[in-house]
Amino acid sequence: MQNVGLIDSKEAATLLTLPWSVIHVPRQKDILRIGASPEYLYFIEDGWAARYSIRRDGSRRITGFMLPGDSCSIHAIAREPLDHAIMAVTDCEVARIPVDLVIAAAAESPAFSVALWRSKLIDEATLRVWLTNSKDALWSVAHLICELHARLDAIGEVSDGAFVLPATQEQIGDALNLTPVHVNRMLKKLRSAGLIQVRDFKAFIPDLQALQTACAFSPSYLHLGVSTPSRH
Amino acid sequence: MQNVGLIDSKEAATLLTLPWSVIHVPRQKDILRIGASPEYLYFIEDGWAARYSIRRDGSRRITGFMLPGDSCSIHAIAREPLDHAIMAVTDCEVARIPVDLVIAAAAESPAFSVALWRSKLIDEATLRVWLTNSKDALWSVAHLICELHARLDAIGEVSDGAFVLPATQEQIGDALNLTPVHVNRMLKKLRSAGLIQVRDFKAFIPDLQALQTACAFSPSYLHLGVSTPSRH
DNA sequence: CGTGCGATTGATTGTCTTCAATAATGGTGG
DNA sequence: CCACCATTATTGAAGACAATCAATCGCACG
Repeated sequence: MQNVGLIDSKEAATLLTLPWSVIHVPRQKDILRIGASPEYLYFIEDGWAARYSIRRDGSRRITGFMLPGDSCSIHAIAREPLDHAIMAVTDCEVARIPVDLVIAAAAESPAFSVALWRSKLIDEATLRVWLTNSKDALWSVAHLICELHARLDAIGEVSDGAFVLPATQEQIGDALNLTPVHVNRMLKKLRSAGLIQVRDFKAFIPDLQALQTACAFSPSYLHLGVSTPSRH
Repeated sequence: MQNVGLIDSKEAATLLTLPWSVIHVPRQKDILRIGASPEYLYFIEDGWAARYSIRRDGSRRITGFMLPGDSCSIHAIAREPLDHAIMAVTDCEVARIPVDLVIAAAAESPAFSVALWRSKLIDEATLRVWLTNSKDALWSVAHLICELHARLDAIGEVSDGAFVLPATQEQIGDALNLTPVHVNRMLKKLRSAGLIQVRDFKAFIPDLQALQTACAFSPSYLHLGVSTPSRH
């Protein structure tokens, strides 16, 4: 397990001492179904995943993306069935740790317990930001790209402002409550403005500062800590 | 402290053994400001409060309502500064418990710790439902009324389908990302449809089943457990 | 008795959706 | 190897929904 998404590496080390196994989930398949009561804590090792709910009319709302190092099912600690599903956006390698062991580790180490809390608070803060941002289509697209850029940068997957963006425009729309048609137009507009170039599932941000200013993005809610510099 | 919003009364009892004090916050004033690092866990004793963020353009987004028994600042357990503010929708009585004592109680009692987790998961599930519901103005207004009804019913504040709804139409709009004008029109429409009557800060639902079906409301995400029957 | 807040209604504008058609791409089976 | 198909992206035209602008009303309060 390379990356555990917990800020303090000391707490991450606790996780690494627990036994884990890896499963493979193909693109578009569910990692966890709604209503599941997972016995494991899941971590995305490689690939992208997304939380989503299905509306009565059949449409889908993505409520969060999960990138390598993110955990899916911390809620399992409370032993509640999942109220939403989690799908693989790309082919995924998913590590899993028996939840009992995580609970035991949390009981033993207050610092580890706080790290789990902090992880949940980041999820929650992100949901609030998504709610707050859902006003203007153009800038919410830009803001999402900024968020993904910041998170990918923190795990070293950004190179000179460029990164792989495996989500389809339809999935971006599902995340932002926009039609794929409108996402396409907004991306076109952002490209014309020289802020973001997206093509063939690759994104490039020529001027990060300009983009972040334009869409009022501030990465503080992600609590990424000191990230590895993006250039490599 | 009458009501602590934790499902299992045994865990609630743990809280009740901790020393607490009560502060008064007048309507429209902040209970907690953005960036605050509260030393206390706050509980709404009486009144309504709301979490909110301010956008760059000055507009406000309400990301959740807090009713009597709800806790404001569980996140304080992770000792992170608040990323959003909390305001009093009505005059509020707010109880507070030193956060150190809560942390100590959680360390001692795994069941209490799980109860805190569950509380956070409900907040998170609610945020996801708000995101998912933000598609159709009419039904999102109806859904919000249903949510508030269900939560108020669980604390015995609903009588024969009627309850006090102290939020202004502007605040409802801020919660749903709608203008107050449009909220007004949607409420008018719901009234015409015989689903909800709102007037003078009082709401009445003539046929709960019909309303819940119409807006696809299912209270499960609130984890209210066995509620007190509404008739009294 | 004015003042301010909240609710209500009308008219107009604009954003986003819907419907539709085409193009580009990659994978599959014959 | 290539024809076929599914998926994704792209663009145009029309329509729907919600925002904006603006005015009035009712009411509580000083």
